[in-house]
Amino acid sequence: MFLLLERRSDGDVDLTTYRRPDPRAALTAEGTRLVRDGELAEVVRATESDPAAADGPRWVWDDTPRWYPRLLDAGVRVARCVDLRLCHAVLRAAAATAGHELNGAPRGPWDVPAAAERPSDGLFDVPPDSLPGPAAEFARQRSAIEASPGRRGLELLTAAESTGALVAVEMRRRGIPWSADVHDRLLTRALGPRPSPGERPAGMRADLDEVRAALGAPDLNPDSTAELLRSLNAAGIHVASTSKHELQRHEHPVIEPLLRYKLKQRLLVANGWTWLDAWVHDGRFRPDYVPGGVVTGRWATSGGGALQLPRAVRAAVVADPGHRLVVADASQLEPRILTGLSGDGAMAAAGEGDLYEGIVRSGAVATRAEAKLAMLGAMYGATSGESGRLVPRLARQFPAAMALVEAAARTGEQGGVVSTLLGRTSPSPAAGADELPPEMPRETAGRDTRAWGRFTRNFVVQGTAAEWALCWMGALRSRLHARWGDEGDVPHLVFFLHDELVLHVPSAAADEVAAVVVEAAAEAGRLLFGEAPVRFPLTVAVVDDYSQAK
DNA sequence: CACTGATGCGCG
DNA sequence: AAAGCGCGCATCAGTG
Repeated sequence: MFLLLERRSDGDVDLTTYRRPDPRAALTAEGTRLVRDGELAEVVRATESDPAAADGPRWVWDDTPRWYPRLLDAGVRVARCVDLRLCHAVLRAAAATAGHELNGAPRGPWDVPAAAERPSDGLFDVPPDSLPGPAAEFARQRSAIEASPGRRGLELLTAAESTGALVAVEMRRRGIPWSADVHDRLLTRALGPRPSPGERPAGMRADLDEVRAALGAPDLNPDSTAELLRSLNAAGIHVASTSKHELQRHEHPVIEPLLRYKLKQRLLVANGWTWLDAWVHDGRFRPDYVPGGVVTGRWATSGGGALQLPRAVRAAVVADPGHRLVVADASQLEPRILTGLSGDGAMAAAGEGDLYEGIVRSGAVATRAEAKLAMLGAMYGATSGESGRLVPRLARQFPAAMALVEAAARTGEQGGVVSTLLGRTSPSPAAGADELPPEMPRETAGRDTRAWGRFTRNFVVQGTAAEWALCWMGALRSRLHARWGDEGDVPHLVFFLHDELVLHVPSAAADEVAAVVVEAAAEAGRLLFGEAPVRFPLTVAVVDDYSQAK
């Protein structure tokens, strides 16, 4: 059963019910009823808990952040939804919808970013307007999916993507438990006490003085790359850039204090007191998650840099008293995804335990470090250096896996598109600039075909890994709900980082939660690869703070 | 003064 | 010191 919500201009809501009269029949709209805005949450709650609705309702709406926060405010959790905006993006680009009107449709009102929360008033307030014609859009999407030869994948992908949208809203509302005290102590230990505005922290001044003295440049501002580069070269240190790697190659009294300074400056600027003031309130860090924000299907975040939390500050992620963090990380996810995609039996065998050790045992390379480097090189398209040198050795031992990424690369080089297991399709290099990820070389269609080949090569693996992660998270979410419900102090997700999940749980439940997380990973593997011989082991840690994991 | 691109570095 | 993918953010420098 699908229940479509459409906001009317008077602020109330039209609720349309869709069912299949019998399992083989087309989905049909059974009728629309008016729900007063003030009664919506109660209607949703009643429907969600109606035992007669055996299959469980799937709420269809234009854009999850426009609906779900207010439902949660009213204490109403939703099990499943269809986020039409996210699904539109997937289906419009999918190769498997070729021939359907949605496929490659001109950009329109559905090709927009998710509604942004307005920071000023309520934390979760969003604009009341809605995207135009959700019922017609829903009909288009259903017909695109049901007519597709890739139907099973697209059904799963759109469901997983939509569940991700629910999780993103739920995680933001829960927030990551964050101890401002621990963070402040950590900054103070590294940089000295918090300075007054406009001042450099005391713990950076000695480094700065040393740098200036060693370069004979008493007024140098090392934060200016141009200025620093001039000073370094004037001091006889011939570098083309001021990056850490290039600096490390030189012997000079300035190098050590300069690297120290840069490290501290980075911490100060990216995750210092200003960040703390801006992003941590009432003991929680609430990043803006952007599901589907990356072309490959990975999530992005906007503001707060949540996906780049440096290890140096993770000790500030502290469980509340009486609680633990369950931190789970999918080990060697992308190579395992490649194993499943390619059906490479030798690689599956190598992945029975630690995959990189298994590659060493296969005889392809001598050390675990080499195995990792070779694997990354294969998935990213390395052609030179240590990594590029090792790739051919991998190819001899794992020909099927290598053939898959090579084929993806060649397709890209020739201007074609590639798709993930479930059907997310790469942008066409011939597409207009507004279709491409911002960092992609614009002139790719004509010139840098090798770079585009590396992109499509990686797209297949990274994108399918993102699908696995969404399925993992979705499976975990429903298992958590089935076991603990959503009332009161129950285990819940607080952070998602591509192949890693963090949950905040009552201490007594921690071990059981850890087991459920593992079951969910196995379920994700089955959803994507059936009974194919590929494993998705996790590293799970039950800890008091995030820095204790791994 | 506002914007844009380049740089460097954090994460997977 | 970039080779080899995907991001976000702060800062600086140059432009309009």
